[in-house]
Amino acid sequence: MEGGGRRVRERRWRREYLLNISERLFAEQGFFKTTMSQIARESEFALATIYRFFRSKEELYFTLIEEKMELLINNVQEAVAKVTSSIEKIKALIRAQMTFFEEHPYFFKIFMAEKIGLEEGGRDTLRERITRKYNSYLNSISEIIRKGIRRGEFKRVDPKETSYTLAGMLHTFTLMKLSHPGRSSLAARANTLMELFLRGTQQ
Amino acid sequence: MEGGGRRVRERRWRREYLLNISERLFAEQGFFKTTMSQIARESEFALATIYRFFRSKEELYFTLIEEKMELLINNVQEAVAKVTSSIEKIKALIRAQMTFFEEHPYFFKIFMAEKIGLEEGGRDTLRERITRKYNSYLNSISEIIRKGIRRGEFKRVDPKETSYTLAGMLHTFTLMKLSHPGRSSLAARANTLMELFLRGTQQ
DNA sequence: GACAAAAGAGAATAATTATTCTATTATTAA
DNA sequence: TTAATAATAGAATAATTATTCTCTTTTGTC
Repeated sequence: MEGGGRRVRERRWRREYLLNISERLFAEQGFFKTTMSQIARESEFALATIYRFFRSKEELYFTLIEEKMELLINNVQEAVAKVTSSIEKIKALIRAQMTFFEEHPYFFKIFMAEKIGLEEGGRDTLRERITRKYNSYLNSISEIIRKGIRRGEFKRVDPKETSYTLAGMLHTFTLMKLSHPGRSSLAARANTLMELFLRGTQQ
Repeated sequence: MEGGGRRVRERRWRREYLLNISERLFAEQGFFKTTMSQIARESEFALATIYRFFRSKEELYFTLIEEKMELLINNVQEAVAKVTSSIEKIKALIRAQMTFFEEHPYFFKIFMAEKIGLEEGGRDTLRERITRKYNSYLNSISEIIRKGIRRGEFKRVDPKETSYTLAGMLHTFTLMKLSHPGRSSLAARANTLMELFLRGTQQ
């Protein structure tokens, strides 16, 4: 398999490169302010060449989100699968997601910008795909919590409410850390958030 | 005072009306997909008339955000001032903000869409103003928590981290409730979130 | 080396849209 | 009533930009 040699491989590289350049531009300026000519200029491809890879600006944009989101979900799921207790799973999830966003800050910005649209299910066909993916991700978090309740690790909270809230905490926490990058290590941050989530703030 | 009679009063109404129509459109379609002609059509004003009230599309948009944000902050601060203990203040804050967003769902959407830009400080002069306002709001939450720690009501958490995280929880929780509107009353929801924030999820 | 296919360039197209202009109508205050 | 002021209308402007077209260059295969 692995495709037919250099030709195909190079095409994949170029596609990848295009996606990376676009990711940065979309993150810095948003979807509408980013123009195809700009992407062409910065990537040093001709306009028409870009359209050889992606049918439209929207397809480029959503493809980019979809592929990174799959990567995120895979990373998290792998980390979660490595441990057994529900609490450990939540901890692994927090750490994996923080790591991922730290390594892909441009994607994080785009992801946050799309979040509202995602959570209420967009109209576009292209967006629907990623909405489904994101929801199944949220559901898998709910599942962990549900199981944790059955196992007596968590209080009898509402799994859906709690998983959404955890997602919100994670995003805002990451956002804060990206805009005010402090000295604290990743592990320390994950622990702080974990503490807050598990035991709250009250003395 | 109160301005010179009907003339002035009617001008205020029209301005208000324009802001309301725009708010809905911006919330439903976002800044770029919403056109000035559309706003003109739906508000039944002529294009040029809109430009008599607002210098540009951007000014219209940011004015709208700024005024509602002031209203939100006032509401919350009033509610917070009514109680004395830090825990009660946080509870009042949660309830006031939830109520506000429930009553202004269009604004909530716009606010969420702008949140990323706000939290990292935008370039535009117009946006800077609301960024400042939002940050001072976040700081006032930090203050409550800081004081609560001194009074022994809260653990010795990082006030800034914790206030940001609380803001994140609140937003996501509200977002979820707006897209999956359940039966639960506002008070019940505020309590759920409060419980989570104060005592966490661990059994 | 020669032919077919893909890649590359950037000009041309076509549509959209924020903003301004010009003229018309209503309202106020004297 | 009447001059002055503000409100309205929608056509004209001017710029932007996604997408397509046409042509040239490169590449792979024989």
